[in-house]
Amino acid sequence: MKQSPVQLVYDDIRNKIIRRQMFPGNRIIEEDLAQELGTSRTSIRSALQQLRQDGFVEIIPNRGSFVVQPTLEDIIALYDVRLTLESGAIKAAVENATDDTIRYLEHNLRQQLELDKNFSISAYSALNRDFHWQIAKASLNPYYERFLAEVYNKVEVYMLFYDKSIDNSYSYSSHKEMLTAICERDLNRAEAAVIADNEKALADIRYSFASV
Amino acid sequence: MKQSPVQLVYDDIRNKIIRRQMFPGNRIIEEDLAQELGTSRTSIRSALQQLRQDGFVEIIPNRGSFVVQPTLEDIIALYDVRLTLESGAIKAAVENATDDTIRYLEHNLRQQLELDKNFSISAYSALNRDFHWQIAKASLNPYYERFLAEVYNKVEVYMLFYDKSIDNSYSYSSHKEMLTAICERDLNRAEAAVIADNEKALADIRYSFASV
DNA sequence: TGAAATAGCATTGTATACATTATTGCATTC
DNA sequence: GAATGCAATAATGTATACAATGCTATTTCA
Repeated sequence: MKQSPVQLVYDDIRNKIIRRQMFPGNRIIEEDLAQELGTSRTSIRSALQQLRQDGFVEIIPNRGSFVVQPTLEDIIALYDVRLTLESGAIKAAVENATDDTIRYLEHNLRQQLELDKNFSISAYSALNRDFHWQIAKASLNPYYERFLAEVYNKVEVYMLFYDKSIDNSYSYSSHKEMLTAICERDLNRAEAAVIADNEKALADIRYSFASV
Repeated sequence: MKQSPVQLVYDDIRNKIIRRQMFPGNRIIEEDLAQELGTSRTSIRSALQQLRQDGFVEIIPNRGSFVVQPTLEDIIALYDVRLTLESGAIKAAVENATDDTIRYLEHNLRQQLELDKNFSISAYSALNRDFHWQIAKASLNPYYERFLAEVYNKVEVYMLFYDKSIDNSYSYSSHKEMLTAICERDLNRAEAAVIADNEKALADIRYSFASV
């Protein structure tokens, strides 16, 4: 099963951003990419629109497409929305989480502990992302999923840019607390854990930004 | 200043939906629309992508584009997210609202009262929408604006479909309460008003749905 | 008669060609 | 010498042409 050209372009750009082959602010020239990937500009443009929706690029009419370059202001705004959305999502997850979800989250947490032994930032980051993502899905509400996806993506690009391995600071305890709250169907405890997690993350970012 | 073809297409489809010339579930055939509007399919497809992002249409790959047709389940999920987002937005608004914003909201409320005399559903609906929209903007957080826009649009399409003039049931009192809370910079009071407003709206929808 | 295969058609996906817009650099003028 | 206007170029926006896909109706075989 071979993927469509636009999917190929989408993956290519996304990977380049995540692997730091493209940087925030970089302009994406349609014709060049089309040549490189052996597709037409039509597919490039279509992929760029999706990448915009998912928070990876910004398109300025008649000017061009650029890898998003969130400012500290943006990140603060994003974390505000992220806290809001995660609070809502975890409430829904507390009500709707199935045994499967819980097992999955437990598995994820065990892996996070394993990482203590031979630490890898990218591996930890993937687990962290996956944990949050799974909770969004457990809400059984597609809109939490979609909106949080955009928020996570934008934040991730910012992280890569500042490369301070922020957000990789241990959030194990707050994650564990979130899982416990879900298991015990405790709304308040779940929300408190989300708040703690977000406050820690944002504090780390502010600190990291101040030290640049 | 003449608008671009894709903007023309966007407006055309949006208007047709809102004026009930197109209905939820209706398929949109690119070639037909291109003929009708005297543009190319390229512009149609571009507009359709934006309409999807804004919550008006659904695109199924290789199958076609359709006017969104939210189910009751969707609406319940949407109102969950709406409550979450509006709570976050009004907290930010309480902190950031300027005198201009407050004056604008007061003006809007006065107009809502005026409407008592000669009532018009569409006029009231516009005011209602505008009030909520203004609060989203007052958050000074572009992500609240964007996400709420999609939620409002989808809900609006649903309303038009069921045509029960729901959500037009008086929300004046909760709106007034929201404004007061913003003026007094009272976070808890603001959030309570938002909760009341959403609960009333959702209750009306459930009632209306039951009576179909 | 019914179900599966197939051929034709309608529609979407992709590529190429043309039009418009923005930017850059140079020349001209004050 | 600096600023403004213009021309050339490079990139994006739009239209058209071609390819692939999915749907439907008809035919064929059990």
